[in-house]
Amino acid sequence: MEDYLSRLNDAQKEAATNYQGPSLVIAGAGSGKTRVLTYRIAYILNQGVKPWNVLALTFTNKAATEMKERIADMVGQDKAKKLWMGTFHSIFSKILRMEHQAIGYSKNYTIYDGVDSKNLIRKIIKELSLDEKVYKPNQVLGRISSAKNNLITYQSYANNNQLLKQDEQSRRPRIYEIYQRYHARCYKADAMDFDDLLLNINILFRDHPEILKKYQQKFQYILVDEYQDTNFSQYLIVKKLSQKHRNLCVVGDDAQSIYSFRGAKIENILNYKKDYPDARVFKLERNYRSTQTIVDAANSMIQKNENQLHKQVYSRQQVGDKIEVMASYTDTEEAYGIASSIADKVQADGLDYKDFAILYRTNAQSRNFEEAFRRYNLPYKIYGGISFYQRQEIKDMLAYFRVALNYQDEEGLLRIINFPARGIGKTTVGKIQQYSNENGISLWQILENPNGYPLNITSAAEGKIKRFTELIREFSRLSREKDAYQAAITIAEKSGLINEYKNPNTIQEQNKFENLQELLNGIKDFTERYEGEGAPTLEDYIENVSLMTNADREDDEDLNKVTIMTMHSAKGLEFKRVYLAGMEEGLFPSQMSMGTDKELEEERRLFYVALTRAQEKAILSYANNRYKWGVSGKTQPSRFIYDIDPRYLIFPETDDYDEQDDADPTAGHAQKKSPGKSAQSRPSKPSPGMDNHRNLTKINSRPKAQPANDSQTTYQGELQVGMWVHHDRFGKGKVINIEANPPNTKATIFFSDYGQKQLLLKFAKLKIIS
DNA sequence: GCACAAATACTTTTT
DNA sequence: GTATTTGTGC
Repeated sequence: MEDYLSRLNDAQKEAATNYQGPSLVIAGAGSGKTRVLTYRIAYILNQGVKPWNVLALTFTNKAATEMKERIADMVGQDKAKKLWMGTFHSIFSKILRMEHQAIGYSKNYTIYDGVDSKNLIRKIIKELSLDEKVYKPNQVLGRISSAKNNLITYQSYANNNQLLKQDEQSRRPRIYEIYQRYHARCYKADAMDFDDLLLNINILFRDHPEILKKYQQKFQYILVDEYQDTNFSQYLIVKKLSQKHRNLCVVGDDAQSIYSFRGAKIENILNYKKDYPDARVFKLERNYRSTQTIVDAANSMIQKNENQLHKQVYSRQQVGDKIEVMASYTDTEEAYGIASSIADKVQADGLDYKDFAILYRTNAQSRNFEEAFRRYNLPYKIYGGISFYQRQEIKDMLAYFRVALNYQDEEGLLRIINFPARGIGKTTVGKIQQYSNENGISLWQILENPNGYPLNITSAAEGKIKRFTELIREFSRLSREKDAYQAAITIAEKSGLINEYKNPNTIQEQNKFENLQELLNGIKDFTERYEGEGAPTLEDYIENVSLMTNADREDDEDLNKVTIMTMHSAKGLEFKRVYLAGMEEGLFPSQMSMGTDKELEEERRLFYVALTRAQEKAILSYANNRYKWGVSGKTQPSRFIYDIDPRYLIFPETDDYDEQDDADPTAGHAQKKSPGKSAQSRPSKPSPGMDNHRNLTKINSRPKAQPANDSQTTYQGELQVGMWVHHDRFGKGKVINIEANPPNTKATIFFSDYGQKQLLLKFAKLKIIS
């Protein structure tokens, strides 16, 4: 039992075994943080502490699951299962369901995700007849979210002069009103958003000391992972809960705090000692992941940040290769260059595809890589983008489940009331909604008895509403009587949702059908996995899935694939070779973060996180030209490249660099790279800005296929009437039907993709727009 | 009420 | 360049 401790170094062992009282574990990148946490928990359990008296909070579900598995290996499945381990959101939503009566929600309250919240905000902005361009839903929501994360309720917002003044200055004085309405609507819908989960726990503990006391007594040992990413709301929950036993262990790395845009307060970790002057501090400074070069380079760069706790991370691994700087002429070439470089290295260095990762700042950059990897036929997996659970068809399906469990869930209800179409159109829904808002009666209440209210809707509509409510009530019955899978599959069929996509006309529809199948399979797995503990219901499934993200979805395919993802989602992962793409000013650091030093420091920490993902070798890549909003623009290499001590870097050969160039002294030689160099072993590509017309070939008939994707391209100039095939720079063909040829006009051409593997054929019509 | 066409907003990261 | 929302005609 004790022998696992021998697998820890001295610092790790100290941190794992000194389990009493407040502790702060500063864990540098790759220093075995997770290992310490799991061993510490195992150690606590081995002291005879009951697993249900231990609360361990993580940042992602994935981290929690992984840790649970590792602990199960050490102390056994039975004990591990009974630990209170999970994300803040999942643990506290569970507690809120148990204590629901104290805060006036039902046990089955709905959790609104970001999309639901945004839809509701947009609706409220419209109802108040405010300008959506001034009151941007995203920004308004961000404002409300950050208020909630700082425990400012809608009541206190209206009394907070500072906030009101800020809103006044940004000419959005009515945000407090939106907040107030948003809260009212959520409450009426028996729904909480992500931030509410934490806010309401704080309210619960504030207003019900006896409940707080219960949990204070229960959670004798509290551990928090990624403490640098906690917000004020989370900070306070943890502080209150740990007050009695004071066994609070927080683990984190201030240098890896990258979520302040979401309300994370790096101060929480920086100031931990102020709250607990007697806290023991453990520093894990030995990096087991990366070569000395990578660790030293990362240190040399992060030193430019002023705000940090002192620590010296070091590596005893090999010195390793220097970090390569790679320049490409365009963003497309960058993607092809990286793809072919990976293909080469797999051959030359005997590596697997899964040893490689490409990390970038924004999801929008993924497109180029997707194309390059598909073209070269290399295995890859792109993470992020639109979450599986946020896809329209999945949200629709989940909305049926949600409403079956909670009739008051307005966002869910509005999603499905007329989808699949059942003749309850906008006008009817509009009337009901208006009446509901004006009289404080819930949508469902009206739907149940439409002729009990002066709604002025047709009797045909009434009949359809009646059928709809009966359908939902049946689903509700199902959800109570059947297990999750049985209920789900019946709902999928009876709602008509599956049928909607059963005979797909387009690739999108087919994808939707497949996604729904995948969802149902997931529910099947879920149902079978927990069968032993009493058949899980739809309620259990929804609770589980509401807090899921893409990263938590397990993919069954064998994963020998190149990982392509944002730097944010790469946190906690490691790869032998890491390519950081788009190292350009304005992209990374992001344009929006270059305003203040504080923001810039966070970007630099993100760079630190990204760089320290590499075990053997890192490559920093930038392009001299990049498309942005459809136009190619000149770029400058990122300042972050020059934050690294140059002795750890190799710049590309500068065979064609112009000595007289003095445009940017900081840029050095790096940007004067010939375009061909990084592109050796791959098909040559035409230069950018190529004349589109040259790629056009006249044809005589339209191809026989059904359109799948639509896209747009803008052409300038004169084209002859008739049909043309446009070949893009990669040889893909698009068929264009030119119906008019006005001289010197700009025209938008709408393409329809014909989804075929190699040759994409597109059909298009020309529309004159000027 | 629906299908198609036109306009416009979007690109920071996400529990 | 694209996705999404809004507008229009049947």
